Amino acid sequence: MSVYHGLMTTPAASAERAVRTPAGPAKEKILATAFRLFYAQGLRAAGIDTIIAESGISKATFYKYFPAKDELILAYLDRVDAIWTGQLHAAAEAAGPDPAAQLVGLFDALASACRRDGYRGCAFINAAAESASGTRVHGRTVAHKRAVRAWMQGLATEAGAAHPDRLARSLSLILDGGLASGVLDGDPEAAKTARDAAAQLIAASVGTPE
Amino acid sequence: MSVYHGLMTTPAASAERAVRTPAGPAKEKILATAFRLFYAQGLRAAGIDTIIAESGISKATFYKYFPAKDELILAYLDRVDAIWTGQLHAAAEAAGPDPAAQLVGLFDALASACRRDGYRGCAFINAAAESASGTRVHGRTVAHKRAVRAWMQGLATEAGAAHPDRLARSLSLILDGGLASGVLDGDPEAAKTARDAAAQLIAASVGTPE
DNA sequence: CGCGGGGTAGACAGGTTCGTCTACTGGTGG
DNA sequence: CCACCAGTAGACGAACCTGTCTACCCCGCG
Repeated sequence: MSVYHGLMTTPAASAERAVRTPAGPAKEKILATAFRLFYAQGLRAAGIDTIIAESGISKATFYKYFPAKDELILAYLDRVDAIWTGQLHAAAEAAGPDPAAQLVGLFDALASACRRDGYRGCAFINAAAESASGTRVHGRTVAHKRAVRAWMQGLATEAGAAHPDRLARSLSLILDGGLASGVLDGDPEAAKTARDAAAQLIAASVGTPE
Repeated sequence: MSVYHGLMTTPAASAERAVRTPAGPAKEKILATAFRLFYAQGLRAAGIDTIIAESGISKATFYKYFPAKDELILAYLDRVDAIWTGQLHAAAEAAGPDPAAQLVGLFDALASACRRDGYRGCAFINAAAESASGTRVHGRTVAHKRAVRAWMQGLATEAGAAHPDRLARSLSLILDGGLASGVLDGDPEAAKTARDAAAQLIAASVGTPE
C-alpha cells in the first residue's frame, strides 16, 4: 500500500544513527497517504479520519505535524509540484541538448502521466476546482503554473523562438489541455495529440521545420 | 440575485394562462440558484440547505422536484451543456459561412467566458475533479466533451482539413487548455493565445494560410 | 362550500467532518 | 532510575450535511 503512484522521493536517508529522528517517519507516512487519497478522491472527499486511519498513525500525531487540514493540503501540493516539475525536466533533458527538441520532449512526461493507472488529471487543476480564488490552495496552483510557464519560456528563448513569451503560453495551454483531456475524453491519444500540436507550433516559431 | 451569470434560457414562456403551471416556477428557481452556487463554490461545497435557503423555497418542494442532490447536479450539468454549446455555436456562426473561419471564431466564446467575472473555469472539468470516474456526473462530463469534439470534427471535415479527426482533437485540447488557464494563470491573454494557436493549426491543416 | 394541489416552515434523525483533549506506553539519554 | 519525548488509542463536542416527515396555509375548481 506504500504506493506514491509509482513516484518516490528519497525520504532523507535514515543513516547517521537517527539523530533524534529529526523529522519523524510519521510525518512521511501521513504525507504519503495524503498524496494518494487527495489525488484519488479529491481534497474534500478525502477526510482527515480516513487519512489518519490509512496512515496507521494516531490522531494526536497527525495534529502535531499538521495543525489543520489546510496545512496538509499545502504540503501535498508542494510534493506534487516537486514531483511533476522533476518529471517535466527529466523528460525534456532526455530529448537531448537542443532546447527546441526539449520543448517537444517534455510532452513525454504528459504521456507517461496519462498512462499511469489511477490517472485523474492535473492535481493542481483539480485542487483549484475545489478551492475559492482567494485561498492559499488556489494561490499555490497559480504559482505552480506560472513557474512551469516561465521555465518553458526560458527554453523557448534559448531555442531562438520568434516570440518566446507567446510560444510558452501556447505550449502551457496545450499541456494543461492534455492534462485535462486525458481524463475527460477517456482518450489515450490525447497526449500524442498534444505532443504533435506542440511540435507543430514550435517548428513554426523556431523556423526549423526539421 | 437572479443572476444566471448573464446567461438566460427562456423558461418556457409563461403565456397560455398557465395550464396548472406545468413545470412549476419553483423548479426553475432551484435550478437557477444551483447553477450559481455549484459553479461559484463547487459541487460539494454548495450544500442543499444553502441552495434551498437562497432559492426562497421550502425543503419539501425541493425534494419533490429533485429526489436527491445528484439529480440536481445532473440537471445543472445539462443546463451548463445547453448554454455553453449554444455560445460555442453562436460564436462559430458569427464568424460567417466559411467552416474554417467558424473553427477559429468559436474561440471567441472562450474569450467572452474568461472575461465574465466570477469566471471559475469549465464547469465540467471542475465537476469531473470532484467526482469519481464511474459516476453519472463524471459520465456527463465525458459525454459533453465528446459532443463538442464531434461537432468540431464536422466543421473540420467541411473545411476540408487534411485530418479532420486529428485537427478536432487538437482544437478541443486547446479549448480545454484555454478554459483551464483562464483561471490558473490569472492570465487574461489566455483566450487570445488559444485562438491564435488554433488559427495556426487550422491554417496548416486546411492549407489556406489566408 | 369543501377538496386537493402546490406551496411554506421547520423539527428531527443519522451520519460525517474537523479538531481537542485525556490517559496511557515504550524507548533513550543524562 | 527517572524524565522526557514520540507515539498510541479513542472519547468527545460542535458543526454541518442529506434526507424524511409532520403540520399548516392559500387558492382555484367543481
